[in-house]
Amino acid sequence: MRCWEEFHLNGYYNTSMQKLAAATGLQKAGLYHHYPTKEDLMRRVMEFALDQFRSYVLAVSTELDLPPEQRLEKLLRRHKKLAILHRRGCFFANIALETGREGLFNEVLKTGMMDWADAVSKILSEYMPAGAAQSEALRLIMEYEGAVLFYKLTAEEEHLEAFIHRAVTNLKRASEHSISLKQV
Amino acid sequence: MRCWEEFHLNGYYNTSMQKLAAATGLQKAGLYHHYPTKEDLMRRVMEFALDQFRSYVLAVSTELDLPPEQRLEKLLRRHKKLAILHRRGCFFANIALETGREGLFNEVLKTGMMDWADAVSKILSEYMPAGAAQSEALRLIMEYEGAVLFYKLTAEEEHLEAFIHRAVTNLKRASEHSISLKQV
DNA sequence: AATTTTACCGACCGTTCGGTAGGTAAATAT
DNA sequence: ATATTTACCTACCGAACGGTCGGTAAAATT
Repeated sequence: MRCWEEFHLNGYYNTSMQKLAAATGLQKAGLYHHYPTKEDLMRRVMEFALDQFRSYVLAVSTELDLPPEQRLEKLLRRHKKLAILHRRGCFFANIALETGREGLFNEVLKTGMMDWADAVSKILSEYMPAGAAQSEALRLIMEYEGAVLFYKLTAEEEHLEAFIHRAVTNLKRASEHSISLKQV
Repeated sequence: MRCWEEFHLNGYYNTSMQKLAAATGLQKAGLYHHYPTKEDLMRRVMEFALDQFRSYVLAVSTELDLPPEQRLEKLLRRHKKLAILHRRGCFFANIALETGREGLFNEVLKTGMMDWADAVSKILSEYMPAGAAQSEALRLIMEYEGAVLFYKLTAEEEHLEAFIHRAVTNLKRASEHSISLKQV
């Protein structure tokens, strides 16, 4: 959906229905034929974004033919590709911080974040207990979101690249540790 | 400044000059007497916020009577206090993600973030080499900003509290490691 | 073939936006 | 005591906002 790109580029409040209409090739009234309000349209856009996110990024976590380290790296790298596209960062984080206090879209946003955490946790859990994998996944996502923030501020991809490297290295260390445990 | 609170609560685009005027007890034209444009006013507000941030949060890093672990914890806890006030999160991160692409205020925001990293780095450097301290400080801030994002989404302070615990624990571990090195 | 529904348009609604013009009363400078 | 500046007001501007209206042409239903 073209509306997604528009919201992603300019945020919720700084995107008018006129802009959205122009982006879709419709007139404003045409847009209102499909969606009753701007808020409602945004909700649909977010569900669309969530679907895209699931099928393009999170789906990597179930590619069981790859070893966990490579799966994690592939997943993160896909997310990075989205983030550096037009230097937009993470759609969910952007909207979350912009509309965070009123919590207009918090439910969908929470779902997206938790799905993300689950996907990463699934990968990690091959090398560590479920509980540890879950909290480590959450921690990784936090660190990643911070890295995206720095990337948006400085335009240096290095922040993202360094994060991916840290994450994968950590997982490799955990892998060695889990193997050595099994050998005992 | 009351304008700060208003921008912090509602973001840049969702805060009108009318709201700002009402918040300060002035009329809109009265505001325009002091600041030529909304963007200019925001810039002043951000400098004010930066000053506050430096003197209330970052200043903790120079309280040399406290051991590094306690200094770090005190600094982070002060930041947390700001974040949970009205559940607003981190002012700089909010504005950065909202206005990130145009980069309207990126210079000030970058300054704030880098000052922050320097303050944390200063604390860490007592237990590790300068280079390591710097990158670990950056990493900590990234993780913290992500924790704030989750806090804003879920309203669970636990995300922030867990982060502080992780950070302080890590530092203690680094401290023991540095002591054991000195003993060799 | 007649009817209904769908998708869309141009024009317009009241409101709010960022910003300005002109005036006034108090403080300050001379 | 007079002149000037400062701080602030009411009233207003054109543009843009989110959203609605009546209408139309094509598609789908009957």
